[in-house]
Amino acid sequence: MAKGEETRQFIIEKAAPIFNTKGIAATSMSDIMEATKLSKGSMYVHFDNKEVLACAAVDHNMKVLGDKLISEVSKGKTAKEELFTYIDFFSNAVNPPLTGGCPLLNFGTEADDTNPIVKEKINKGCNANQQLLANSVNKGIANGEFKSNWNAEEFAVIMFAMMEGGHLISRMSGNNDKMKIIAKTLKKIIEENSL
Amino acid sequence: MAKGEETRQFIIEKAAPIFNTKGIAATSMSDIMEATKLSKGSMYVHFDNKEVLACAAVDHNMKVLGDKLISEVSKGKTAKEELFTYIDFFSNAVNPPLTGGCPLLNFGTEADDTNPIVKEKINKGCNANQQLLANSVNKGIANGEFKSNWNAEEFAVIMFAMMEGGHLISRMSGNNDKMKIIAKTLKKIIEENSL
DNA sequence: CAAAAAAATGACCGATTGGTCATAAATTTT
DNA sequence: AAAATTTATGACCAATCGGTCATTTTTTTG
Repeated sequence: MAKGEETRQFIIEKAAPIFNTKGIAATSMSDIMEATKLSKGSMYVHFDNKEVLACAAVDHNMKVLGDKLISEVSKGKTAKEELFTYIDFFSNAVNPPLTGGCPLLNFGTEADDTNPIVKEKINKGCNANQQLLANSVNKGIANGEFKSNWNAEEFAVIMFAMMEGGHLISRMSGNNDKMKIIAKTLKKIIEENSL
Repeated sequence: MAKGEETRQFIIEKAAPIFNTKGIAATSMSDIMEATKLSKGSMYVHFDNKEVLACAAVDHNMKVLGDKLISEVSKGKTAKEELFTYIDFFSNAVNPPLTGGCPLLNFGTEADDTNPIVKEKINKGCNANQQLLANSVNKGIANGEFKSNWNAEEFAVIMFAMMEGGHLISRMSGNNDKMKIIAKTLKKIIEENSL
């Protein structure tokens, strides 16, 4: 079943950025048909309904972004480099690494009170991000880079929150000025906890 | 024109929480008709189209929340109390002061790449919040509560970002655990800058 | 290279969308 | 109280929505 899975992936890849920019509710199957140049019937061969396609698109957006992120972060030789890379990776909210901006923010706020399945996907995504950050901090503590009394989990929470909040601010204003302040502040905190 | 303006306000009040929970795209005029028990024609007497109603609802949500917030914050006798009240006001994201959660987050992420008018409204709202916080800090600096070298504008950015990010995290997880960490961290920062 | 299975097509479906408008009811104005 | 104006009604509209399905085309299997 090579062909089938191939077009299924093709549809997801074309649909993902549309869902991430327009939102699930505002994206129509016709939008996906236009983007893929496929017929309506063909879409429904691979997806039972719009909701299933939307979920696949949410997953895809998170995976693409997550893979990119981890690929960058893992280049860091030190824990400090890892954290700095995370910050830099998301520092350009006006031209974000993923078309449409942060999927956690986009789908999270939409799913919120209406779509528990997507909501839980985003919740997992938030936790994964925080875990990634906490791991870097703990790694740095273990190898003597960071102060041993630094609370990794708490820092992960505030850093993730600040980045997401900064993302919102910068996308609304259309410039990265405020995001730069956030990046600077976070890097300062990291420095202060370095040995 | 008493009657006309009365029902116009009535429609906005009923529509506002629906738009804030479901989003603009996912809210239909039928939803508003059901909530107001008014006929379709009547809606269009007071609003040219759905977009105008949605904008009015966005404005209303921001105003209601802003008024509540300022009402609470202004009770504070000291600058520190003002900042603490701001934190407490938004600390329960699971049961937020406004039905549907933070309108800046909700409408901001939806409007983002699709609705420049709403986007600018939200941008103004973000700036107003940061200004409110910066004013409290500057007030505290002026009256000797806070260290004079504390950067009010920068703190306002990171505090606002953290609160919004925390709001997202808590709403996704369904509990306020992470928000409590954020509240605690912010209060600690404020304490550290107190004299 | 057939036969079987899977994938692609596009016309078609009922439901719902945002929006209009003639008419009627209610309110203001005179 | 009569006239003029505003507000409310609900049937109606074209367009679009998500989704189905018989048919054809393509791919896979034997």
